[in-house]
Amino acid sequence: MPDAGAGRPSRSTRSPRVSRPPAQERDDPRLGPPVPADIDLPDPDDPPFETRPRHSRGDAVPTLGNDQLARIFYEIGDMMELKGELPFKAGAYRRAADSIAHSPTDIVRAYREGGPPSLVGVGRAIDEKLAELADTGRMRYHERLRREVPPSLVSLLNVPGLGPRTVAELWSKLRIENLADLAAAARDGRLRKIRGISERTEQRILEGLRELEERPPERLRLGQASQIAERLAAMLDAAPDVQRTYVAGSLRRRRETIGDLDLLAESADAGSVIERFASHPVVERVTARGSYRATIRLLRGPQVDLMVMPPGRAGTYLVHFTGSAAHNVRLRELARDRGWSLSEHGFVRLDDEGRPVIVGGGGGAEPRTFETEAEVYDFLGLPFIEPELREDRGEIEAARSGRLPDLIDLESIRGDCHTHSDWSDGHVSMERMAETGRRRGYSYMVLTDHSRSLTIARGLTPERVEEQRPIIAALNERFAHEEAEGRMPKGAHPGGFRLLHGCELEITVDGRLDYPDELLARYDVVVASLHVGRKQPRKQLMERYMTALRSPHVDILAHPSGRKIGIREDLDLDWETFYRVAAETGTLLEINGSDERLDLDDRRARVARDAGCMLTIDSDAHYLGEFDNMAWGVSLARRSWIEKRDVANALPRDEFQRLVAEKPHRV
DNA sequence: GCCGTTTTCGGCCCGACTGTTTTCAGTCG
Repeated sequence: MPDAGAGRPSRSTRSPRVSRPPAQERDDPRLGPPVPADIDLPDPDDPPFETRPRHSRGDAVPTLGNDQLARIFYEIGDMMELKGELPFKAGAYRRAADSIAHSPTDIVRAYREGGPPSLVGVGRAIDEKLAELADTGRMRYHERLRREVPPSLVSLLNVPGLGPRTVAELWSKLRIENLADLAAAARDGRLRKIRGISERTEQRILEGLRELEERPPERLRLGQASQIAERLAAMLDAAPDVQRTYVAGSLRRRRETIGDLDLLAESADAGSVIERFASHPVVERVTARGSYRATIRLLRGPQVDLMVMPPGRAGTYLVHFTGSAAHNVRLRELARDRGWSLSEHGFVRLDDEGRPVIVGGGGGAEPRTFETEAEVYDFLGLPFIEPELREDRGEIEAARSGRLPDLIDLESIRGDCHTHSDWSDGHVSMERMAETGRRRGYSYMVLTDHSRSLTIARGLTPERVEEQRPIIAALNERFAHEEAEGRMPKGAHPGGFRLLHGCELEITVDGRLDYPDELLARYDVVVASLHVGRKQPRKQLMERYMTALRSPHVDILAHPSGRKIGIREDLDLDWETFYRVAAETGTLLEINGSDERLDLDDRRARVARDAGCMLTIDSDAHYLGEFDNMAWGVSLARRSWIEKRDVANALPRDEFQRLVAEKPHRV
């Protein structure tokens, strides 16, 4: 490439633009804040590392999970930026961290076994650092950085409005190392000594600190986020000058938790839409406000970004505000390869020097716009990519090579395999539960009240289980009768509906199944799960799960990780073994659609499927409203690249029952 | 630091908004 040329705007003189997602925006919310106070790092004064051959690793070397590895690399990215290193280097560490966080393989284990996975964004330098972490549980480079840059400095990046440049400045000029220092300096009026910080900015920093303390960034569950977004969208839609409102962002991608909401409104009068939005009584604070976009904070609610777009050109806007940052970067690179610059406003033609081609005398480049997203992807030479896939986890490559998955959808679900009635801890009678499932168009539903030992959920004694049978039989008789007479309720499946008798079988603390085999054998479907003794060591937990997986009577293993989002951590399991045995025995693994569980999560569901497991997607409904959980479960499955053929309850009733009946022959 | 149907060097995505500034840097999404 020849000299860049005099007239060309040199890229190197432009301000560095490396995205630094705040911790709560990073792809895995469980990664937590960037200050890993809880990472068990050795004292820097420790004796130098021993280097031992890979195979001789003992238990003394801590085993780091992918999440912990990723946290280390995110922190390196932050620290490098604070040190003022080349922005692209910091970006490279973050990209590697993203790759690590989403890798389906246990990276440390793979390194120790001598077969490190090939990860996008991991080249020689980072590969060596991963090897060192796998071998020794430590990384000298990271430890050196932590000596050079106080780790607490990273926490300052969480203060709204403070970025790496300012934080570095505060550190070098005022020796501010942590939030307490910052607060003290702001109160004393010392911050305004820094160039670019006025008294007003100082006040804003104090406000930011107060807010951080009083209301730490909280992520919403899907159900909560969805409700708020729909209400706001309806409010916007009600205005005559708004043609249509779209919900975009991570909610449209159906991430498991949502940080802020992104709304798009189609209107020819952006000014008045923004004006109404920003002055609405539900708005606590307007963070930013322009001629056609605004960022506000809702009263007791999340941050909301609204963008108003001209009618008839939603395509690039929707693409821009739906894809993850990484997905969008890939699309813009693709566009650039084809001689176009892509932004939310559309495509702008680039000349040979990479400058936008100015068309007409207006002085601006008129972008090429599209009405739909499909046209945008088509313009880039790609088939339509479903929102749930837009995370840069291989979907671009799959799209280019025509290997995008044919994702499962809600309409394909034929039955719900995990529901509760008021016989145990549900709140609705068996009849109403069944009737609701029937009217939703299912052809079957499994009633799975809890087993006896789970007394907190009013688990059923074998006697109570027997009492359920005639009630279920009578219901099915009525359904059959009505079907024969053609008296089906609105929405019912034309092939008829049956309530199947199941249970949610507790795997007890001492590793037994909660009912005797003779009783289990009489159920249509047995769903096993574990609610107690969650803190047991991995070996014991695995033994309990193995008992269930190898039982000829257990058909489905429910919410395998046992997590509750933001409340309870995952069980400590050997997942590889778990998937292998589930696949061998033909035990179905559940994607639990409750938005506080979403378990298996999107990474695990994909790995499980790839390991040969068949899945179910269930609502775990305890109330009528919770039948809607099925939609969350399905979107999780879609994020996991799951297809219809991977999902047992997308099978017609007879095939599903045949599949379940095969289990005893496989163990 | 990574990466390559513009390969081993020279690039690396795009724009809005804010604040303090007289033309732009920093932050954010």
